[in-house]
Amino acid sequence: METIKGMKRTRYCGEFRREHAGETATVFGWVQRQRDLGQLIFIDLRDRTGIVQLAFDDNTARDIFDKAFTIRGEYVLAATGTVRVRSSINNEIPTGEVEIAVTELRVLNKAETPPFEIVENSNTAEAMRLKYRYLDLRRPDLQRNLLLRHKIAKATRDYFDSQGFVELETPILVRSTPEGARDFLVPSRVHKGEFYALPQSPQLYKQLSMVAGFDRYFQLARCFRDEDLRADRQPEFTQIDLEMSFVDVEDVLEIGEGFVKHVFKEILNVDVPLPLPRMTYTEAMERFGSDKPDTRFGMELCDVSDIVKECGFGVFTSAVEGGGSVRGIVAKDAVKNISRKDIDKLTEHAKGIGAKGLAWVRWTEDGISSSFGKFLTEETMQALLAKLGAEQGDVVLLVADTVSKLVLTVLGALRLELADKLNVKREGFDLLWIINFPFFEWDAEQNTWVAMHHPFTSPLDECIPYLDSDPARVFAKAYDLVLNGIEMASGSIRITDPELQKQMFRALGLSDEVSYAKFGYLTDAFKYGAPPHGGMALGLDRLVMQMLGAPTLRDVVAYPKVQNMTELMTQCPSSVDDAQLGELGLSLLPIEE
RNA sequence: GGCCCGGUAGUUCAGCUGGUUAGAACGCUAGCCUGUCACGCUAGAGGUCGACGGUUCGAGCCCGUUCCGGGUCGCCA
Repeated sequence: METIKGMKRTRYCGEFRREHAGETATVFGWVQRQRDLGQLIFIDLRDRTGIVQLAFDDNTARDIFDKAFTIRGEYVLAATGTVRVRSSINNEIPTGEVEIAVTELRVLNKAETPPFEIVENSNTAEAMRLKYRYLDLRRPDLQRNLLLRHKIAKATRDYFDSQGFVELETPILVRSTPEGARDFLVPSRVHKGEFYALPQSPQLYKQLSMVAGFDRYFQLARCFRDEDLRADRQPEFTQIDLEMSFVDVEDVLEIGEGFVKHVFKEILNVDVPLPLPRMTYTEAMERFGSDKPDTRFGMELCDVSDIVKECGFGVFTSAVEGGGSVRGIVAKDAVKNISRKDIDKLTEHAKGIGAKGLAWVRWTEDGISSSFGKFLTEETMQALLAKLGAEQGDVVLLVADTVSKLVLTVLGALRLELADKLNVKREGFDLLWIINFPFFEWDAEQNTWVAMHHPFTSPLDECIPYLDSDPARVFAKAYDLVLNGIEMASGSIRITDPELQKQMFRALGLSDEVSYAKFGYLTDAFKYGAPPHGGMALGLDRLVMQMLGAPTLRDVVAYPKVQNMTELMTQCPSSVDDAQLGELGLSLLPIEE
């Protein structure tokens, strides 16, 4: 092994071009490949910018040539030499017109053969790549992803700074608030038996910062939720978190979409037309069966309750009579792609989400076949198909239930499933706001209304009279930003009226004592002059994922965790010894089987 | 916690109806090679078929359990 003493990099590997011919260059990097042609050796040297070719031939000093012969993949090299135009040009890479005729070569470190090849578009199983993440991250695709992530983070800071926002760091060790997601807990050594929690979001701190008069706050905030993972969900993630004083919904949306426009222009040179479309929650559910609709394709939901309420098919009639509805979607020109067998699969899928079943119509050249036609008159069937806008060649799926919300969500899920199956084109960036979320959600299990958001979310002004009398009629100053059918951001205007806040807690079944015990430090703060304020939080990881078109969050997070919440490289979580537990005043119960 | 998919050389995969010594490509090692750039040619090494148990004369293949990885539902106010 040799040192870099006396050597200084003149250029990164990927930067060499024809105009550099003649200069003396020093480069550092990893060996992508060594090609030994006998009297001629080439080494591709790689750093984060790309690859440059090192050349060794009969003009190379004997000892250097012999050293080049021993070089293997992923060795760490330093090389000095003269840049020259190649005698055979490689048009495949940016540096392909030149090479470095090496006059000094040092092996800064050797490397074992890596468990997989360091190449773009690796086929290697992700678990293997994650175990050796430091090798995986050498690959150009991940280097690019994380470089872009850095640029997005920088563009974020630039934008919010330009709009007068102040970045504040909020604590990572915070008070546990059992509402919402499960907390990660950290035991306290000094206060044995007590725990910190890791923040699910800096929510309360940013509101307190408004009381403190910072006026506009933002932070690239690490957040932690002890819940199961998904392709687009990690237990720790980064939020672009912001809060503004003296604002209403309009002001926050304006900043939010200004940010989106800025970052898409800066990073992708994509122009996002403003203002972004807005859709109420109610409309989104009625039309797309989702509060995060992908509006890049049609297949919208259609309410056919009126037509089938007296049709004679018990499933339909009882659903309508029970206060629910019958709705359907039409897959245009899909009979050739969707067989009876496929419908059976879709039915299973629908049942998995909670539907009792799936009614269907396939309108082929041979006529109409359906799962329920025998119960309907010809006229009713025709009226039904007309209302749906179905024609020959189409497949219709219908869902009925006494709970309309279920009908909507099931069809919303089927709509996406069908779009995948039919390869419906979904290109570009589909951005919109979903506004006016319901305030409360009926929890059937606990038989009570629960807050759909955190309890500091302000109701719409005109809904305040119904807070106690008719919770279903109360909508919130809450909004989501949706990108390509994914929830990108979520926010609200907060309550600053202490009386209204108390009313909210009561409406949620929290006594004054309980709510004060839990959130007293916030409500106390609000006694000392809380400005009207609101904000939002935008998922940085998801934003990067969408801007890159990455299939999973793991491709835009440097060191992600896998589905069982472990990290394959460091093997955490891990057990700790009894002494460490003892210091925290903890001992472990036997693990139940 | 439920459901679905996967696990065979270092890597990516093939392996027929259960039947001889489990194959290929890439990678690796060695030799040859003066313009390669996914260099080429020749030779070679490399396997507890995830693990355990069962069925069978015989299991990579069938059955059960389990571990690991992925997707999804629940969950994520």
